[in-house]
Amino acid sequence: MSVALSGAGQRRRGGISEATVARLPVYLRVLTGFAESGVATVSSETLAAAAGVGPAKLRKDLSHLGSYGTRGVGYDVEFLVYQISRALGLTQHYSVVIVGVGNLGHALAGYGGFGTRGFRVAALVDADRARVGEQIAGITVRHVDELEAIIAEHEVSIGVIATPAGAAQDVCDRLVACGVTSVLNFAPVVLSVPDQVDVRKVDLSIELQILAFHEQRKALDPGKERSA
Amino acid sequence: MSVALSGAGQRRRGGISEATVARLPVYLRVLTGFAESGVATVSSETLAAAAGVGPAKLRKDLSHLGSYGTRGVGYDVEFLVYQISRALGLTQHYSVVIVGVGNLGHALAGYGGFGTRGFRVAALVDADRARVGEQIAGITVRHVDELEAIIAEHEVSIGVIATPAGAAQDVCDRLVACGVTSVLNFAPVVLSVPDQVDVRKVDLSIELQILAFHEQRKALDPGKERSA
DNA sequence: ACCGTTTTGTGCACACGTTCACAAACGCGG
DNA sequence: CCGCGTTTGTGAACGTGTGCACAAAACGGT
Ligand SMILES: NC(=O)c1ccc[n+]([C@@H]2O[C@H](COP(=O)([O-])OP(=O)(O)OC[C@H]3O[C@@H](n4cnc5c(N)ncnc54)[C@H](O)[C@@H]3O)[C@@H](O)[C@H]2O)c1
Ligand SMILES: NC(=O)c1ccc[n+]([C@@H]2O[C@H](COP(=O)([O-])OP(=O)(O)OC[C@H]3O[C@@H](n4cnc5c(N)ncnc54)[C@H](O)[C@@H]3O)[C@@H](O)[C@H]2O)c1
Repeated sequence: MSVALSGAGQRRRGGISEATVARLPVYLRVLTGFAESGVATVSSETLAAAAGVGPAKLRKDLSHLGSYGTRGVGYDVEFLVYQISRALGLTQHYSVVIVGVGNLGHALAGYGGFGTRGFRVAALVDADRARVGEQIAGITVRHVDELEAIIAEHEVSIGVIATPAGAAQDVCDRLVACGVTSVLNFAPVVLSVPDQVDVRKVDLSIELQILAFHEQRKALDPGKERSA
Repeated sequence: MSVALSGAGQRRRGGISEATVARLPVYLRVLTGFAESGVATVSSETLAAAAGVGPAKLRKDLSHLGSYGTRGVGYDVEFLVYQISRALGLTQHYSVVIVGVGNLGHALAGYGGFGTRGFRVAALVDADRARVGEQIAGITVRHVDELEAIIAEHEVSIGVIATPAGAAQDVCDRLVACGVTSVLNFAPVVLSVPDQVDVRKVDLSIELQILAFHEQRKALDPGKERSA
């Protein structure tokens, strides 16, 4: 082992690179699948193939959170699930509030994938009073005026914005003012927030445009292709 | 200009880096907003601020698609909109098929943001015969058995997968077999495709887990924070 | 107890992306 | 026509991420 010498590799405790953090959830999902199939150990090669990355990258990623895994054998599936969960902070539970219960917010509220990993939809809020009171997946829609009270009551730490673009920055400001430090934004706008707040965006339109670019490139140069 | 000398920077024509391509749609959206407000020219500083990036990065990104922009003045908004559109391949039109019209697929079908940028939802398909025939945003849901015929008929080049995870790889294989070379996947699985096919994934669960990681990090180390 | 096989963990080199800093270009006013 | 402030485009330094290749470690069979 020999942790505290030289200092090469990662910086300090918790110094996992952003690229690695983005892949850990993929490993976690694949590992959970293996665990449910009764697989006890996996090699980096098998796990990497299932996760769609190279074996070396996978090993380096995992090495950043400790030296689990046994040489000549592989990784213990259950143990690795636990370690990745811990590294990602999934041993704690997070309350989520979804703001904007339109087409998208409705789908999100009904999505089962939330609860499976320690995320609990604490509340749904909307500005449209016609929607207030509606029950979705067992949760009652409340009015956005109550946002501040709801956040305090449920200790919400993550806000999901599914309002029209015009309302997104306003909603975001209010979330931040209430102490929310993580925001997942579905509205097609660039949110501005204080440094300490993390924003991640999901933008369907951008994804399509990126695909369009490659589509065009493939059409123009129909010969030299190797990497995807 | 002097294009063909040395070879430093990008490789060949159309050699725009992946990171740049991912940002171009953001610039495009911001520029469109400026254009609608009647702004004629923007400086890199203004545009960068609105897009949430640094001015230098923005200029380098734009320089990859030509030397538009006038020193001492800035960029002509309308011209830049056209150039970015062209670089992304948005001067052509793309037909999209959405496979899986459940909660999420329903929201996607009703989403207005598709048509605004040259993407047309050519068809909705689902495996559930109870849903077939339903009208969503003027489009009739058809059965997935007709997928091959629909793709050929509409010259679909982009497939959107919004089925449960278990069906995603099957659907993807069928899309690819029909000649679809771009896939946008919402199901939480790693799709395997031939090299020439591009897959982009949108995974809500992963986004939340990344936020959870940073949330945890902020809770543990409540002092040294600078970048967001 | 030892050897051969398997697989991890990582040093190293390289490619890619970001940021800084500045010279070259442009418009304008005098 | 010239000089001055402004803003682009880009070379160069830096940081981050990726992939190779291999030594160290564990296991099992003899
Ligand atoms: N529907 C999709 O598939 C899709 C896909 C990608 C992105 N988006 C984006 O997601 C956002 C929502 O899309 P949608 O289709 O659900 O729109 P929608 O119009 O169906 O729903 C928006 C909801 O937000 C509510 N709302 C408006 N202002 C509000 C406020 N200040 N506070 C709280 N709630 C407010 C409205 O009452 C409405 O119920 C949009 O920004 C859209 O661009 C949607
Ligand atoms: N709902 C969300 O907010 C959300 C968020 C993130 C990710 N997702 C993912 O998106 C996918 C869809 O989610 P959903 O909530 O809409 O699920 P859903 O169960 O509501 O809808 C799935 C639809 O796909 C159809 N389907 C099943 N097999 C099919 C096949 N072989 N061919 C064509 N259609 C088929 C079903 O009939 C159903 O209508 C899931 O993989 C889910 O994990 C959903």
